[in-house]
Amino acid sequence: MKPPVIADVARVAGVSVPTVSRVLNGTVPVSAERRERVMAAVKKLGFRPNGAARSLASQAGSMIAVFAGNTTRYGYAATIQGIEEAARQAGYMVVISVVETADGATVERAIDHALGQPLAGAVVLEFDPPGVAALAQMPSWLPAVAAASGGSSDEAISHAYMDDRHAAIQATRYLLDLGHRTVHHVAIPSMGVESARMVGWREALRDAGIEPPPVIHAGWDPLAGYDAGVRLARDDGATAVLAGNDELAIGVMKGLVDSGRSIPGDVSVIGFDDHPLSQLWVPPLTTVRQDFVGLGHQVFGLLVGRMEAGEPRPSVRMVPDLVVRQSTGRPASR
Amino acid sequence: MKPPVIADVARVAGVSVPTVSRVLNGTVPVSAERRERVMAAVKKLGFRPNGAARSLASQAGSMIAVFAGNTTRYGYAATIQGIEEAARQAGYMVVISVVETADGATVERAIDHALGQPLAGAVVLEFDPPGVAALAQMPSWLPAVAAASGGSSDEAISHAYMDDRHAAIQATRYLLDLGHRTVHHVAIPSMGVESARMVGWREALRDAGIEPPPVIHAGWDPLAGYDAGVRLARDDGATAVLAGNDELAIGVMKGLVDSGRSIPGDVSVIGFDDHPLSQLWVPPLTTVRQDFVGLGHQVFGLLVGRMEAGEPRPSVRMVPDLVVRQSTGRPASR
DNA sequence: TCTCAGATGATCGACGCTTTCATAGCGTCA
DNA sequence: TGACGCTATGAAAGCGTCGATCATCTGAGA
Repeated sequence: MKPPVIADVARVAGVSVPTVSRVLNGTVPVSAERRERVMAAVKKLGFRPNGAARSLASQAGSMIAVFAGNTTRYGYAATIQGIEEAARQAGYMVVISVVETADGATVERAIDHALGQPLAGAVVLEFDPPGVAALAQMPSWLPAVAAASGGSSDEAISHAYMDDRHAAIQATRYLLDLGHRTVHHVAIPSMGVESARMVGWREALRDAGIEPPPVIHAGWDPLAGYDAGVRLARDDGATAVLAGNDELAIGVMKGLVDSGRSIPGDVSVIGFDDHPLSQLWVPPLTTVRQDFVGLGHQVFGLLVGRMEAGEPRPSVRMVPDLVVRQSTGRPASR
Repeated sequence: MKPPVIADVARVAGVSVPTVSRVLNGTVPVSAERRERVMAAVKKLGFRPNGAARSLASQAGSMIAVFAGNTTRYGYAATIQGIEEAARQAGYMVVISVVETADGATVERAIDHALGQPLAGAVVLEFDPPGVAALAQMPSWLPAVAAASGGSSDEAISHAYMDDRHAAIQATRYLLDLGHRTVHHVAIPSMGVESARMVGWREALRDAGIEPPPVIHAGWDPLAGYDAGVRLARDDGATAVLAGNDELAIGVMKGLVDSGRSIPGDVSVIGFDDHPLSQLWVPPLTTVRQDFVGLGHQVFGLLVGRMEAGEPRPSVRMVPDLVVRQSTGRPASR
C-alpha cells in the first residue's frame, strides 16, 4: 500500500538503482535494452520519484511560491493563473501563500512557512500592502521577482508591471477631452504610498491645470464603491469618476443611479481591470483592460531568468489599454 | 550564504542534533536550560528546518494538493481560499494543480506532477468534468477528499458538498409559487452526467406536473448567457429563468433587456452562487447563496480526518439558501 | 596477442532531518 | 547499599535520490 521506490524499480528491472536514476534523468547514456526494461518496470509499478528525496539530494527546489494578499479578487486570481500556466509548462508546481495583512508577524509566518518547502523561487504579487511587506522581508538567497501594478517598491528585484500610471493618465485625459471640468477618483486601498492609478490621475489633472479634488478612499469591496457613489451624487459638479477598479466602478455606478443620477448622462465612470462582467453592465463599463494572465506569464519568465542567471533581469513593462464602452460621454451642457 | 542547517544550530547551542530536533518538534521533553539555548541559537542563525529533509525522514507530507479545473471563477477561487485558510491554520501549504481538461493524458500529467511533491493529502474540486476525471485517477494510497456541488461521483471518497439539487428545487418552486407557468434553465457545462442544479430544477417542475422545457446549454462565459437571454426573449411564454450561476444569469438578463424584455416585469431570473456583484446589478439578482469558503473549510476538515483516521469520514452536506432580491416577481397578468 | 580508449554498470557517500537504541545520571525501595 | 526504573541525552541508522568515483567489459589499433 506504500508508493514504490526506486529500489523496487531496480529490482523488477534487474538493474542497479543508479541505472534507474540515470534512465529517469537522462544525464548519462544507458543501453537501449536496459532503458527499455527500466521503463517497463516504472510503468508496471506506477513509480513516481519521491520529490522530497529528489530535492534533498539535488539541492534544487521544484516549486514556486506565490505570495499574495488575496486569491479571490479578479486581478489576483488571473495573475496567479498566468503564473501557474507558465510554471506548469516549465515543470514547476505552484504553492500559494496568502499573506493576510502587512503586519510583520503575519508576513514572517507566511514566509517562514513557505521557506520550509523545497522552493526554486518566489513570485510576490505586489498589489497591496501585504505584498510590499512580503517583498521587503524576502530572504536574499531565494530567487524572487515581483508582479506589480505601476512600478515596484524595491528596484533591486526585477518585476513585471502594469503601467497603471500611464493608463490612468490616458483615462483621465479621455474624460477631460470629452469636456468634463474635473475627474474624481475613488481609490482602492493604497500600497503604503500611493497607487500608480492615483498618481497618474493626479498628474493628468495637474497637467491640464486642474487642482485634483479630494480622493475618495474605498476598500476592495464593491459596497464601498456604492457608498462612494452615493457621496458623489451629492456633489453637483461631479460629472466624471475614475474608479480604482471595476468592482468599485460598478458599486459607484449603482450608488449614483440609486441617488437619481444617470450614466453616462449625468456622470461618466471609468473602471480598471476589464472584469469579465464589465461589458455586461448597464451601461457597459468603459475601463482599462489589464492582461493579468499575461502578467503572470511575464513574471514567471523573469523568475526563470533570475533562477538560471542569478542576475536580476531588467523589468518588464506592460501597457494596459483603454476600452471605451458606454459608461462615458460628454457632460450635460448647462 | 547558504541557509543554516540543524547541525549549525546544534553546534552553536552546544547540544546534539537530535536534541535540537526534539526541541523543535516538542515530541520528547528537553530540559528547560537546553531548550533555552537551542531556541536562542535558532533565532540567532535564523534557522528554518528543511521541508524536503523533514518529510523525507518523517515520511509525512507537508502539503495539500488542490486539483481544480480552474482557479479564476468565483466559486473555485472562493473554495480554494477556504481550503488555504484552513490548511494554513493547520500548518500545511497548499499547492495548486490545474487540470485543464478531462482528457486522460492531461489528468495523468497533473496528478503525476503533484505526486512528485511531499503530499499529505489532496482535495479535488469536483465541480466539472476535469474534477471528476481527476478524482477517478487519484491513487488509492493518497488520502483524498472531494468538494462537490450536489453529490459526488465516487461514493468511496468522502466529500463535502453543496446540496444544489435541493437548492434548485427551492428556487424553482419559488418561481412557480409566484405564478409562473414554467421555468427555463440555462445550464453551466455538465459534469459528465447532469448537474445537481439541473436535476433539482427538473424534479421541481415534474413534481408540479410540468414537463420541463428543453435545457439551454451555455458555457462558463457570461457571454454565453447573453446569447441564451437573446434566445429566450424570442419565446413569449418564457417568463422565468433559473441560470446555472450568477455570471450566466447576468448575461441572460443583459440578453433579455437588450431584446426588449424587462426584468422582473416580463421575465424573472434566478442565479446561483451569490457572486459579490450580484446584489449591485440592476435589478439586484435573486440567487442561491453558496458558502464556498465554508465548503473549503469543511472539506479540509474531512481531509484531516481522513489523514489521521485513515478511514473515510461520512460526507458533509451544506445547504445553500435562496436570497430573494429584485430580479424575480409575479408574471405579468395576461 | 596485447594494450588502451570508450562506454556502461555498480559502489559509495552525501543531502538534512527524524527516530530508534543505547547510555549516563539520578532517585527509589528493599 | 546495591539493584532497579525512570528520564534526559547522545550516537548511529536510516528516509529515497543523485552525483562522483570505481570497476568492468567491449572493440580497435599496433
